[in-house]
Amino acid sequence: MKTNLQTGVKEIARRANVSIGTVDRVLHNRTGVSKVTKNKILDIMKELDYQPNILARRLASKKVLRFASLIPAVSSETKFWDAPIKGIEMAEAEIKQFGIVIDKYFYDQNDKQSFVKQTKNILKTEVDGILVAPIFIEESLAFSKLCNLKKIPQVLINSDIPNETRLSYIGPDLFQSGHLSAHMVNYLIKKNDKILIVNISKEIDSYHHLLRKEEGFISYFKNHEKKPTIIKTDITPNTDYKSIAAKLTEILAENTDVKAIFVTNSRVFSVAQFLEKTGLQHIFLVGYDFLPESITHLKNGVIDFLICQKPQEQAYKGIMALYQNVVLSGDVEPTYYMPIDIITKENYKSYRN
Amino acid sequence: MKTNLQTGVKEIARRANVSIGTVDRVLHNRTGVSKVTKNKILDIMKELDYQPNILARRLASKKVLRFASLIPAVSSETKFWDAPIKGIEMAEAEIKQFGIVIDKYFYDQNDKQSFVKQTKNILKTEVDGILVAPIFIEESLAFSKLCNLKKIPQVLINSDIPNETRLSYIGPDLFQSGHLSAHMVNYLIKKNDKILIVNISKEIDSYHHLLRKEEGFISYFKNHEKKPTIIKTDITPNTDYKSIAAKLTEILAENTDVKAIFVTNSRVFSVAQFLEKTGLQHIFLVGYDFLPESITHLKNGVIDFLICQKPQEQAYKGIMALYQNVVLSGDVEPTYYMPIDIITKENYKSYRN
DNA sequence: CTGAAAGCGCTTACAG
DNA sequence: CTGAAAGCGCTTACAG
Repeated sequence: MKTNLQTGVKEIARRANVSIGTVDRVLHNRTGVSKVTKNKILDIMKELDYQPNILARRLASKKVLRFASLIPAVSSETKFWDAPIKGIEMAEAEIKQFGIVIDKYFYDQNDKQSFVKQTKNILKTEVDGILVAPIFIEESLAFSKLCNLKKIPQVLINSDIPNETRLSYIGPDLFQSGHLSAHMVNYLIKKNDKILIVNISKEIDSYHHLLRKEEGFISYFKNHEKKPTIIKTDITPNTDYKSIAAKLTEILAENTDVKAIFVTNSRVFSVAQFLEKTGLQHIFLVGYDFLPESITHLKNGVIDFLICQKPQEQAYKGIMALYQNVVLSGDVEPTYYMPIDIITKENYKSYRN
Repeated sequence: MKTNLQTGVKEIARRANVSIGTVDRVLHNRTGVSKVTKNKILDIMKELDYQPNILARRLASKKVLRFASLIPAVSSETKFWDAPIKGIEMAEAEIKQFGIVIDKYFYDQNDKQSFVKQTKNILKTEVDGILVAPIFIEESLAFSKLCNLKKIPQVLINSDIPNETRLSYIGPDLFQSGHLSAHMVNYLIKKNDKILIVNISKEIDSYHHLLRKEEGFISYFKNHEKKPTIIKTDITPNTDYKSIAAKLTEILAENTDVKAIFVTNSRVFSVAQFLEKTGLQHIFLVGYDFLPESITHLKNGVIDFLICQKPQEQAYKGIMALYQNVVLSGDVEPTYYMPIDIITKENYKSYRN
């Protein structure tokens, strides 16, 4: 702490024979300093390996920094987005003493327009960094471009957008997570068994997300010794329990020999509900996310494995990445794949989202 | 940030009709303030819900805070303790701007006396918080008592000490992790299969640690439908490859029908090495920790599952818990069980220690 | 028992 | 283009 005894702005000012005000100007790359003075100061800073004292900076600065978060609202359909909110709030509690405020925006994940509307609302405000879960590719890309023009750093969570100049992506490697799911299913099935893949989603847009997992899953069994038969069904756009039950009834009637089901998202709890009600618990079931409804079915054995990637931590890390970049001017990993966690009956108790 | 405009020491002083120096005295519970004044100030602080500004406090304070860490040194035997060091360093980088310094002490995990010696060295210094991995129960308890007398908060990682007045334990629930291991082995074996448990340790003292996992493992198969036969072997005190190979050769000659081996610590890589050399890769193998040697064997299929509990994060969280308690005067969970991670061929790439 | 002043390392007007 | 001063919310001697 008191290491910068001889290395603060004061010392730089002394050596450069200028006032600390001038040092501050070059420190923040402001105008109104002669080339000569500027270079002299820059040289001294380099020589001293000057590291600004963040405490002093934030204490002295009047300016509060504003981050915005934009994620889907928690819906009756799934409480998945509860976890990211918690992560954001945790990060906020930690960095608010640095004068950072986080404005939380939400959109309806079944309504593109609500997303667009919120991006506009955000850009109306003064904002120094944005955390976003980009469900809609096109719209997210457009938003991202606007942010880049305004030089606002963005961190993406949950799913990535290709070809993006975002500051960082923090979330799953979707393909790899499908691969792992297949690996777990592999422990459950025998040779030549039949596997059913189930995609459940209202919006066709969130599909690429699920399809990527599906690809990973299928690729695992390419040329695999167990040679399972893999069939799939898409349940869309109606995703209430009734619609799901109807579709599953139909497909399982045609395929009475299905031994395992892989659900590509958190709606695995609906499938579990169905299997339980219809007495089909013997079918192995693997799906996603740590939701209470799913845990119940993990406990009673209807669900065998849940794959989860700490949504709370994704959001927490996302905000902290912004903090790292904006406040500390530090480097941030452009892509941070979250570990792919396997949750079973035996370890769910100590799982931390 | 600028929320405490009307809520700082200044405002308290104004309301109480005293100087800020006096406010500071009661804030830090120092002597030299009359009961009456003290209570008046206390009341006002409560009324204002006063939250000290940590930035200002650390900036103004001359005192640097010292934390000490005491963990086993990395040995040629296992590089396990590399990860905690990294965690400590990460935390250090994050909090050094708050004027915190971490002194790192190491001991030989095969030598009690080296542990005792280091605890003495630590207590010779001015220290405001201690992180310790307590391998030796007795000695750790004694150390802990001394710390309590000196009112130095201690955080334990890796393994807990029963009946302890530590600030917090951050690490595995050993029994539960043994349970999960059994659960994973269960996916690999058939009815009536034979399972071998292997404990490898030089020091009998680190045994309680391994035995707890063993208990969890065995308890899983109590009254289990698969009714496996479980045998065990302890390899101690010599734990070089030769001794391990000799012992395994012996026991596998007597038990040619062993279908799965559970190794209770990171030495699983030695067992893997043995199985590979002797062409016994078909025996399923489950063990602990994310070491490079083990990952190699995970990749080539000799090891089926590794159980790991983020040693780096344990240490990181341990330091941050001290920071939370000492710097921010915040609450800390007395027991924080780390999630029990399952590592396979398919997800090791994204695993974060 | 209490107060007034200096200072931590910065930023922010304001003056020239 | 540059400097001098005030201030952020605390802590730390020092004086009384």
